[in-house]
Amino acid sequence: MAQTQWLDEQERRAWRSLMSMQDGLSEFIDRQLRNRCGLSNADYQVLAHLSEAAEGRLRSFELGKLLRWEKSRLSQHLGRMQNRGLVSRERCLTDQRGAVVAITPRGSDLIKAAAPQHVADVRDVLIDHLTVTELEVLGTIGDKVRERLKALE
Amino acid sequence: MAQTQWLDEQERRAWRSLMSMQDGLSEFIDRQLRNRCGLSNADYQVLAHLSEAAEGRLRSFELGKLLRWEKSRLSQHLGRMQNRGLVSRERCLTDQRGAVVAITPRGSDLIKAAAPQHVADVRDVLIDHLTVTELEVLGTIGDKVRERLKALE
DNA sequence: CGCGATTGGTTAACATGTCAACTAACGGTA
DNA sequence: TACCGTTAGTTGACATGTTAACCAATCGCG
Repeated sequence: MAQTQWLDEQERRAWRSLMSMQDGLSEFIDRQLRNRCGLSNADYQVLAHLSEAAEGRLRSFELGKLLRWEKSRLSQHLGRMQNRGLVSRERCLTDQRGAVVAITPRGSDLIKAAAPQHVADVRDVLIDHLTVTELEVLGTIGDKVRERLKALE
Repeated sequence: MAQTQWLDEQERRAWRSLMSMQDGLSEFIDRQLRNRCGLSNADYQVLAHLSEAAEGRLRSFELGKLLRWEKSRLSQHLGRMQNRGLVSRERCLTDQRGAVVAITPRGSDLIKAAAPQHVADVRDVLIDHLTVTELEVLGTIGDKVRERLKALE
């Protein structure tokens, strides 16, 4: 068995940078959304996908694929969002197992109010500080990682 | 009030890339650690910091600062790790409020076994696919974000 | 058709994270 | 020294995420 190939200084810096950026960014984004709009980042993602879908409705499992969430997580989260009046659920007409999730007017209002703030935060904490090259590299790195993870599934 | 400055195509791609990379990487790393070593990523971070500290021991609040964890999260997590025999806690001699956390032999063995695997995973899913330029850019971006977040605190 | 495997979704039990309230000890200052 | 604000750490109540088991409907195929 080969000896461990430890990370050199630059590699360690890149990895640590990514990890701490991850923590910091998600914490910041989530907090801003919560404080200003009463939405968690998870809520926001759900509403964002729904509001982009035709007629603001999606089959549960479609939504799950878009979010890459476990089905039980989705089910529980939608239950809570339904209780808060952000989404509604109906039985699917063409597949008796299925559910259709729809964004409510209240959910729609909320995300319309939240979106501009959210984008401003994303700019403020990341996008506006990066050069065009850095944006490009970030996109490339993401593609590579996604590809690799897909291959490992 | 200025109109919302929405993200252009490249900006959106960078942001989405980062977010999905974030999800995918943490999920992957956490799962590998759990399956192969019985450690969560959180456990790993705690043990890593402890094993790098002098004599494998740290004041609780020092550890908390290194991890950037809420104090209650740290307290609860250390309680669980102590129950599993990975760390031990003693009262601090010089400050009667304080606790000193120490890594146990069992914890030490575990992280020594986990580390090479962990590094191999980090290489496999990220580092080994990046060019030197990309590594460098990742480090730079992390620095910028950390700096910005610090300013916002 | 009929039956086993797959799929969509819910639920219960548990692991983990957050917030707020609390205890206890430290430290500066009148 | 006596007091008050700060700091270290724990706890309880609650929000969220994971796993495994489950039900019911659909699909694939002999």
